[in-house]
Amino acid sequence: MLAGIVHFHREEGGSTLRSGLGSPRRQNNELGASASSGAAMLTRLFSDPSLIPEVQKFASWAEDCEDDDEEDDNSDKEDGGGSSHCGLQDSTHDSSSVSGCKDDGDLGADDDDEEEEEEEEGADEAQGDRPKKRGPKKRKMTKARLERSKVRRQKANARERNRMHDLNSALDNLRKVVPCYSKTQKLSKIETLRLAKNYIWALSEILRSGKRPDLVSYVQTLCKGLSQPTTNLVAGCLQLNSRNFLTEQGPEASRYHGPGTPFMHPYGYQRLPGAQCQTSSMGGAHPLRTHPYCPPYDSLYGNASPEYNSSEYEGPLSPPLCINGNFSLKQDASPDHDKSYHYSMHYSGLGGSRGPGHSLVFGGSGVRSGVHSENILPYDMHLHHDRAPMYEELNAFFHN
DNA sequence: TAGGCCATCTGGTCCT
DNA sequence: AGGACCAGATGGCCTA
Repeated sequence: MLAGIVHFHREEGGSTLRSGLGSPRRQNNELGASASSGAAMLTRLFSDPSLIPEVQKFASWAEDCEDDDEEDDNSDKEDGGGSSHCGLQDSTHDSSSVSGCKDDGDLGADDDDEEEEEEEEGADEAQGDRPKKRGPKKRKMTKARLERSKVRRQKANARERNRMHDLNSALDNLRKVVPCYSKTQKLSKIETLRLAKNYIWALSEILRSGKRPDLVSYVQTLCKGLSQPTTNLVAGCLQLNSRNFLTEQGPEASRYHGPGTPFMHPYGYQRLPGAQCQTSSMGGAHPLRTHPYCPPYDSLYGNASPEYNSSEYEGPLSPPLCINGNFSLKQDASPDHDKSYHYSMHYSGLGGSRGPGHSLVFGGSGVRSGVHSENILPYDMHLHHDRAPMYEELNAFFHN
């Protein structure tokens, strides 16, 4: 019951109160004015005869929200119910709005102490028949308490803002590591999450099966559940191109990746306006050179070492695959290489070489990636293991 | 202009 | 009491 009333209050009076704030970006010092408009709305609300029953219920608890300027023996009253809301209500409603919470419907009255006192008494009488509520007696809402409550609310707002900013920062980082990233065409939050989920799933499938993904199914997996615009964007990023697909099966692949190279990613990427991590596109740029939008390893990790240290892996993520990034799954000469796979994921970008790039290592010691071809296709994978037979099989698979 | 997306405020709930 | 988290509500901005 009370919840319904409160909900009603929030939808009507409460929302209007917030609308009084205008843009949420306005400063909190407009709270006073907004509270006044909230009071006006409450006045209108409570004057509506059809709402009187609800208003009366509402007033039964709202009366505890009274400011304690008056010398009334308000402190002796028992809570009429639902008083738990009053403290917070008071934090946003000024005393005038609260004074409107009367069961006589005269809600447009000024915040007159005498009038309030009179109405308080009336409310007290109305409560006379009710059983006294148990529990701790509600404290008086003194001005000091009101002030503290307002300050608390403002601090909570600031924390909430910071929290959302952190969340958005995390989302931005996530945007950078999903296959399609454009500064000018940012994925929405929900699309970012969906694409990230699909991407993880796709990579998991690659790891699980150890096979090169089917081109179409790979794209379908990435775009599963995405909106049409996002699907178009991802498709554009991936630039499904059968020519690249076939070309990379050719001798260049082995030339660039050596005998240990299992296969290269078949999907090229098309440059988008403002897109990050543009492909070097055979331009002679080092594949690990990052695009201006793609911070190099150094800047990403604040460390010149390209080694990936899981214990230090807290900084901004580098995309294992961005719009034209590389996904390297490379063979490694490390003594540990037979224990685990080593997946190195690199950017490729415009411009010259800028260091070794970074790598992500799964399950093994971080081993520096070998030199990648400047002519590398944007999405290559190197297996840590000696899996040449499998790669041949995979290559054959893609020729099917 | 409608709809999508976003930032912000707000109150409720849970936990410390 | 206060912080974290959440969901609802709202208004602004942008785009088709």
